[in-house]
Amino acid sequence: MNIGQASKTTGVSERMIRHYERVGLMPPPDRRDNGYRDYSPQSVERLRFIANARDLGFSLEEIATLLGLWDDRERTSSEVKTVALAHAEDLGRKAAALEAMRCALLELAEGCSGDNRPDCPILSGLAERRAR
Amino acid sequence: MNIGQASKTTGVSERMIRHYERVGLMPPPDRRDNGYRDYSPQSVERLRFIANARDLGFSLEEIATLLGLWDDRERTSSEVKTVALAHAEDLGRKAAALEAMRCALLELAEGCSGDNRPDCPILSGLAERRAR
DNA sequence: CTTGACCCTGACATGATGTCAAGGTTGATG
DNA sequence: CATCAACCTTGACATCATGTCAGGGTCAAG
Repeated sequence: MNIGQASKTTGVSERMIRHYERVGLMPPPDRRDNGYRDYSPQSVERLRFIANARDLGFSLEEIATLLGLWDDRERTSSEVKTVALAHAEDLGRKAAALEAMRCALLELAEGCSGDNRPDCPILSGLAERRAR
Repeated sequence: MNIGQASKTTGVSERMIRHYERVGLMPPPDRRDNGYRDYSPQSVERLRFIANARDLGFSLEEIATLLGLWDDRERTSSEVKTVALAHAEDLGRKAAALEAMRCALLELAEGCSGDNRPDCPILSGLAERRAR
């Protein structure tokens, strides 16, 4: 299967397929006589694995770890679960941080009349010294 | 005030102070005879404005808009509020996306025994084709 | 043989930030 | 005065995941 087809069936751009190969997430595929990459069904499955993990917000580095565990028949499920739960916590922390920003911003905006006058507590709030 | 002092009092790294100058968020400061940057209290206030806006997750581009409104005595508070609320919505969308990832991941992890055996629904789940 | 749809590599860009290198300045101490 | 530490300067490279473009090769259908 050519790279274009692999891209279509996995939803991973050709650019990123080549990138995953360069950084070692994907093994170098077979090449046809003309130099074109030729992907096996196993490679396509691996691409799908990567795509799914990306959709769950794993970094390429974390995905490398997951792929290592996937390839390792001696792995224990607890190793995998540890990685997954650590990432879930990370996601939770990040979501909470965004939510906190949103609340702080809405609080600032609450006092703003939003009319034609120039007075604006949002701007003056931003200009104030604030505890970091 | 030298850049080091400005950095300490605002919490903005020297690197970023220079960067904000380069991209036009900060006006070029006065220079002493030796070439050192010399910051006025107004400049320091502007730096603090930027720092606070960054803490609320505004991009430098959005901050440029906010600074433009800050500088403009003819602005209406509704212009400011529009920018702020749009950003708040953006924050909400991003937080929700992270939260959705977290839930999906926890759902996957739920079926994982987390013991010494190699069977792991997390890995097999990641390998499956999934609706994008 | 031409055209369009593929494929190849390599390079540059994004955004916000860190870090390092190589050098000038200043103030204090020996 | 020499030196040393603590400043300051600019410029360049690195990060992370991804897009895009340039310049070229390949292939199949008309």
